[in-house]
Amino acid sequence: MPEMLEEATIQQRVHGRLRTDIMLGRIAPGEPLTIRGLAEKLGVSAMPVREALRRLAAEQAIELLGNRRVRIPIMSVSRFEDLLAARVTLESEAAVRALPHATEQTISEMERHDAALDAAMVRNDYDNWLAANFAFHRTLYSARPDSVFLPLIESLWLQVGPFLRMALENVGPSYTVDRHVEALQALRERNVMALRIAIEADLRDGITHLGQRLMRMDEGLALPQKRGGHRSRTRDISRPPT
Amino acid sequence: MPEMLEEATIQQRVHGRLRTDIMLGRIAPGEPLTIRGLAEKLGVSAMPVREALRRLAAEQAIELLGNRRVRIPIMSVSRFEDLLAARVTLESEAAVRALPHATEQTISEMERHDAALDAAMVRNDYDNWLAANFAFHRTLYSARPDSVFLPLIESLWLQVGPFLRMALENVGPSYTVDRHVEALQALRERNVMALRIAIEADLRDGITHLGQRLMRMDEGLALPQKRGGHRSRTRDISRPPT
DNA sequence: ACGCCAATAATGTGATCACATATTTGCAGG
DNA sequence: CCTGCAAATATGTGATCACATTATTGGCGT
Repeated sequence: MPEMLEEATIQQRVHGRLRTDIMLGRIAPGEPLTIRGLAEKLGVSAMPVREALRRLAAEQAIELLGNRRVRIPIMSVSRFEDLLAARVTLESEAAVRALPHATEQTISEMERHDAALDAAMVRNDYDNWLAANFAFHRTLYSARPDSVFLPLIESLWLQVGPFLRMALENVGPSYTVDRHVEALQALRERNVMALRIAIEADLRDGITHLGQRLMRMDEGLALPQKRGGHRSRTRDISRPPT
Repeated sequence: MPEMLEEATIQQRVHGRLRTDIMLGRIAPGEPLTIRGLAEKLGVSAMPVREALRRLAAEQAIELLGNRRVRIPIMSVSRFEDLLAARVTLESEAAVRALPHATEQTISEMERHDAALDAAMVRNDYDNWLAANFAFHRTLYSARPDSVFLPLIESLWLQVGPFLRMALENVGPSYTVDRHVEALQALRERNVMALRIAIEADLRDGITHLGQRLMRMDEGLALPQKRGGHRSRTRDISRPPT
């Protein structure tokens, strides 16, 4: 299940590519994105990029400032708390509603993702760690067909993705207990309350400390905006190595 | 607060226009929407319509079938239940989180919307009834700044809008107790639990019977798909009067 | 008359161009 | 060496065109 290549339309490919890039935090917050720049980088025309960006904006993944810039939204503490609250609210409900539809196949697929997650963790491979984590949750929520929850949840993932990546890179994952095995156990036992608790704990565990530790980082939680004196022609330092 | 005209870009105007049309159910489910058709109807070029449609698709307001058609999604019973559950989950939480930020001005504005709602109800003016109802809720949730809940909630409104309209036109509003006054009362008393209960009751009250009564309507809950023999050149009966 | 099949029309996608405007650069003045 | 202003560049928006694909129409064979 690599990148699910060979999509129908170019715009879908571009959108999918940018979408996973954002969700996995491969694009740093504040990094300037331009239509023509992305078009050249991806080797396509400007038109598909245009529509992909607009679609991503509708998904709250990017923010198109009125002036002439489009960027990944800046994370603030209050926004972070809102996102966490929305995730807990939405995902625990989605999990509970998906429980009756979870088959053995669902559970085994979740176990595979959990194994991939653990494997990525020991390698400090944040890219695959995040991907496996999202896949784990998505597999559960997708068990219920015709889900209206999933698009909303993925919108939240798009918003926390860049932040999670920065958090992982700066403080590293700090899991003590594995909530995923608790969730899997609850699934097997068809225990609604235990599942809800496990999902909520999973979301809060991996994030709360990160949030608290990150509150002490610079306010912006984004790349330097290159403001100040217009004498920044020395070099476009996209990101200081440390 | 009419249509908030005079937006900056054409695409924003088109998007806003179609968005309210859908949310208020002015566009019947299943009605075929084409880029060029809408462009001509709105007196604009095809480009803004294209982007507006793609944006609406990202908001789950419309569904672009792979073939060559774009339509308002068909409502099914399970989808309806999911939408209601998502609304209850998300909106009650958003209400509680907005409560500390609700000022006197917030409450008075909500009262104005509630009055407009009542006025529209006696006139059987479903258009303004729905608009006032959404405005009532939006005013509350917007009290908390930087809300990540509101876009998700509005996405749900876009999905239930067409259905609510059909429901209202077919069975009429069936409110017995006014949950809005209960919500306002809870707001004034800063009673978190009472507010949550009032919001949840408000959502369920106005909808559940409608849903049950509508389950007996034709499965599709949409316009006839004009399928069957290709000999439909007689007339395009957009909607039988009864 | 009905159903299948080719011909025609319509639609979405992508590309390129023009234009208004914001941003960046270049240069002078303090 | 820094600051402010004008030229130059870059960018988003919108429009138009070409093309592949799909839906619709008209006619033919049973």
